[in-house]
Amino acid sequence: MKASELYAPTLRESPAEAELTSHKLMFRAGLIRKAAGGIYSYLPLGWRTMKKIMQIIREEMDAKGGQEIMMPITQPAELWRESGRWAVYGDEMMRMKDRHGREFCLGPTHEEMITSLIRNEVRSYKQLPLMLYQIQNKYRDEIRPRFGLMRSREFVMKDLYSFDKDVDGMNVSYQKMYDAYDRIFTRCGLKFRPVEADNGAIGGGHSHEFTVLAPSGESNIAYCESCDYAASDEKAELKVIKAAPEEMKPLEKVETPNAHTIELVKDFLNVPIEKTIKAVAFQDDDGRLILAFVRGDHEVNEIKVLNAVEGALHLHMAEESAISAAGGSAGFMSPIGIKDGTVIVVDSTVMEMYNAVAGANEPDKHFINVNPRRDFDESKIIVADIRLVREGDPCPNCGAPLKMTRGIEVGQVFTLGQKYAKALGATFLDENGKETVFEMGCYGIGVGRTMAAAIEQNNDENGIIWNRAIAPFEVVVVPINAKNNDQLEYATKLYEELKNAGVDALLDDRKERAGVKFNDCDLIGYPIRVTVGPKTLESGDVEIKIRKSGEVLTFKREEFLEKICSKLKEL
RNA sequence: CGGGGCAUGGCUCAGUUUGGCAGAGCACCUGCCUUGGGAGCAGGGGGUCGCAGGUUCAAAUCCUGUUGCUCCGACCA
Repeated sequence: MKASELYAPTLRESPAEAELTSHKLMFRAGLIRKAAGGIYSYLPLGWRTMKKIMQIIREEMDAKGGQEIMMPITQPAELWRESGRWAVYGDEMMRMKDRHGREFCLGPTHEEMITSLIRNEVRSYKQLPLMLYQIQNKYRDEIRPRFGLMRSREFVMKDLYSFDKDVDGMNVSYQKMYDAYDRIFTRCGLKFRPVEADNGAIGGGHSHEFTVLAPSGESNIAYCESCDYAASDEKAELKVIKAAPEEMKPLEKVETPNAHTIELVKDFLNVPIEKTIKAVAFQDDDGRLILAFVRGDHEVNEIKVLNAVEGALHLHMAEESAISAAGGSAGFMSPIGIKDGTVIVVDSTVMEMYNAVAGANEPDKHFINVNPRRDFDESKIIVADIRLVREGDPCPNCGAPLKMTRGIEVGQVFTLGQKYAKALGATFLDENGKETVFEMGCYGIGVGRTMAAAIEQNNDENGIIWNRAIAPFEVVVVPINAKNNDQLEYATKLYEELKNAGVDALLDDRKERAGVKFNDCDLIGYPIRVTVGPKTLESGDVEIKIRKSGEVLTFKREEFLEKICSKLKEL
């Protein structure tokens, strides 16, 4: 490919709306262009990288027995009604109607589609296990698309679905995918970590998110340096902290004027924050009031609360009116004396506190000497781990202090169990001729997000630094002055030798000044640049520059091919 | 959804307060010159100032409405 014919519009400046480094660089290097909020076109360079990532994914999926298929983007509403998700998915689903008024959506995911695809075809355990995957556009009407390809509304995703005859089989499939993901992201040159994740409303089974470590990432990860534990903050388990036992003093109600925050309460009563109990009020979609209690210095993990409460699908902050209707008072709540019918979730650590301070369910009053074991009616409360992890909390595995970091979730593997197969009536006959529901798993990778994450992790002030495996081109050959025929000829020769050796090379034959070309090369981030100028022409040597390290190397003409190829392997 | 901000040539923005010829830099085209890190000179093309109404002799500028984008918060791959 000649750069003079390549459509790669680079920019000196980036549009005002791009804030993330990767977004700016993708824009400036001519990888993508925006069509609408969260919707992008991929230009040749960007698409080349996308294709390379997809190829790596394909190879690893196929190696594990995956078979590629293609399913429709447009999906009929009936399918989603069958699984119950037409209503559940909410505003995030892009919906539309055809001319007859029939309802469709643009697929946000394909569990329903694939389950319906196989349910009438796969009839016997002999056809299992089965792993089918596709790489395709998906649609989610994000509340707030941002960061370019990181959080977009239309995005390319690989998703594989596994079908097994039993849980053991499903776990084998899960492990295969886990291993494949490990290989995929390693091959892409990413620094990542598989972290234990919450599998949300789907429940049961296990789930890991493959997270690229980057400070700009949107997810918080707790990890342990002494063992290999890593979990998203939503998931990270926490052990009960037992306070030193004390003699239980009598419960007492005291005046705490205007002390509606924990800070004010602890100062007013002059108690350590570890001896206070904090309340956070939620409501679910049915309007049920859900009160969550944690120790004053802890934060509530909303996901854990959601998982602890049976039947709740979403939580939002409670309305003031709902709190007073339950006999509570915002800022002064406790499980003691709240009306029945209120869902009360108490963090396990709270149950181990002695003589603590909690709200008295009336304005400007708190209880002191609250002893949850004695004062809470345990038949009416849910006790669970509902606190949010923070740096320094003990690792649930080995007890060492946990570290926190941020990451970009590029893939997720999880077991679905029978949820969708059951809802859609997908069954087969097992060895005993018994009708059995499939055990499923699903495994996604955000392709565009992976590209963005790679850039986010590998760049400098001059531009992108691609890993060789996913670079749009591996090597660029630059004649400094393309109007000089000797240089152009020499460069073309080197370029052709590289091509013939199977190297993905680009010839920058543009009639631009050297500075312009060099800056473009750095911005786009080709791993190796071969520079052809008067110096090399005279010496007959070949000069290369490594993008990542900036080092300039000179090779003898006859050994340059071999040297470049071995250099490439290191990149 | 709540709260801010923005919308002027391909990009970054000035001009709006106080109404009076639509501007700059970069990019683009032509020519000269130049070619080891975004050169220089000369000439040139391109904008119904987001859209729709209104006020006015006159609107990018003032008023009303509307759409899009964007940032912060509550949500998610």
